[in-house]
Amino acid sequence: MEDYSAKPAIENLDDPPNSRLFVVASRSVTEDELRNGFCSFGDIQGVWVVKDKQTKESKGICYVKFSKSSQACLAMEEMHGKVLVDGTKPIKVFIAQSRSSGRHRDVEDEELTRIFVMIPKTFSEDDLKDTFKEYGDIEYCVIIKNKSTGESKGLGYVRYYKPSQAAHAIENCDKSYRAILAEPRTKQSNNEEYSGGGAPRVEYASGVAGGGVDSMNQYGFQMAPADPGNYQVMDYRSGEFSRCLMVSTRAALTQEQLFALFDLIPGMNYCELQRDSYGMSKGHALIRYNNYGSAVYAKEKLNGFEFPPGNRLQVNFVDDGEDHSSSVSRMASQFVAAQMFSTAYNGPSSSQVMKHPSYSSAPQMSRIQTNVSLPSLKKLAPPDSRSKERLFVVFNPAPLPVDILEDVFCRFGSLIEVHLVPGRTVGYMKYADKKCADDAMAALHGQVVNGVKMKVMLADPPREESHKRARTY
DNA sequence: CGACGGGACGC
DNA sequence: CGACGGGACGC
Repeated sequence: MEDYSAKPAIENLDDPPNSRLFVVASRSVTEDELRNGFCSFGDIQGVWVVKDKQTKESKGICYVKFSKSSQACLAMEEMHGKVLVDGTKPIKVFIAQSRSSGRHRDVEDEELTRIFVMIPKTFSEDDLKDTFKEYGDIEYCVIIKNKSTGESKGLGYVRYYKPSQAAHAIENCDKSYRAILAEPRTKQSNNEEYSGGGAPRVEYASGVAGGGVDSMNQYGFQMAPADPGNYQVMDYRSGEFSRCLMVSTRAALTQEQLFALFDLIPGMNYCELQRDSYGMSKGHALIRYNNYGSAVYAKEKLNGFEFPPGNRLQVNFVDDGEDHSSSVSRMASQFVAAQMFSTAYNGPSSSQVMKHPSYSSAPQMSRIQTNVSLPSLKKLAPPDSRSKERLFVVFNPAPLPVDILEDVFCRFGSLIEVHLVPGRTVGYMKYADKKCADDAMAALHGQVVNGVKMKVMLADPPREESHKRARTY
């Protein structure tokens, strides 16, 4: 572009792919005006107005290069049809064709809104949607299945409404999904499946990112982001609360797992899995706290919580045979709930202990529950550090959330990143320093954290990068 | 005792 | 309709 000092090779003009805009504007529009009009959408790497070789007059076509495809797409979505300079014609904005592809058709939204991903075979289309909705409004999700058996092939398509959303997903989703733009279907089929096929997409959906607000939508005990409104919604005057909770679970959970989970809230003094006469779990457990606020809070946080992932716990109050409608107990429960909530809400995002300075009778609540004596928190090594050692970790029964794992595994120093294998119960811990990895392994192998047992081993070296297809986004 | 990769839609 | 310039690091 116009920055000669960093002149990109021709083949880099579209690196990353779809990060360059083709703009049709009035011949009077200057590069500065373009830069001004587009700079709010991202990092502009270059602006170029194409001019006639001889006369040096603008031909009314321009290129704007962004550093990311999502920025270019957003700029396109927002600026197409806008008047850039008063009194000039509205501009047209498209993703530029890559310079090597000798095409002469506009790049259509159809080609920019559907991504192709690799997913665990256990994923349902709803799982797929849940995973990718954080990047934008999804029109539909499809999983490729064996036509006779109906079993998933571990591949899926996600159609977004906007190119910027698909780009956002490709840029930000976990690398293991290997998200790329889907090649358009070979023929334009005439059927009306998904209502996307034939008709050109004219207008984008109006809503902002699909606001499915499940505060518990990913497994992991998410303390921080809970919606403050939840607390006002709770009706403390109804008398519909107590210190006792009944947990119902369809999946077989051990008493230890339930204990670890509900003991995250301070004040638990009883946890018993109900068994039948053969000692088999009946799928119910009784929990009791020593105060109303903890029980209220536990129900609020853990009802609907998925543990293990895919198994929603149901948590309800059960009668503890006490009169808790008095103003004293009401105030007490409100007080504790508010205390705990504000601590959780304002508290350190990845720290080990939550202190309750003005409520001394509450034990300290840790989001990490383990017998291991953990060193203090350490900083993560920069993401671009060279990995010197990788640990392979097997979780039982289910993987711990990434933020918890970071919290635990960082404490031995030089942790670069935590990587969970989607759909499996295993993960990798990348360390920049071999000794740190060895220390972590020695301290954590065979240990239990938040009710999850871990095997911590040295990872086999990754298989050599073979003939990998270039990503086409 | 678990493992990273890989890849395409009934025309 | 509306598709691809100008000019040089440092061996």
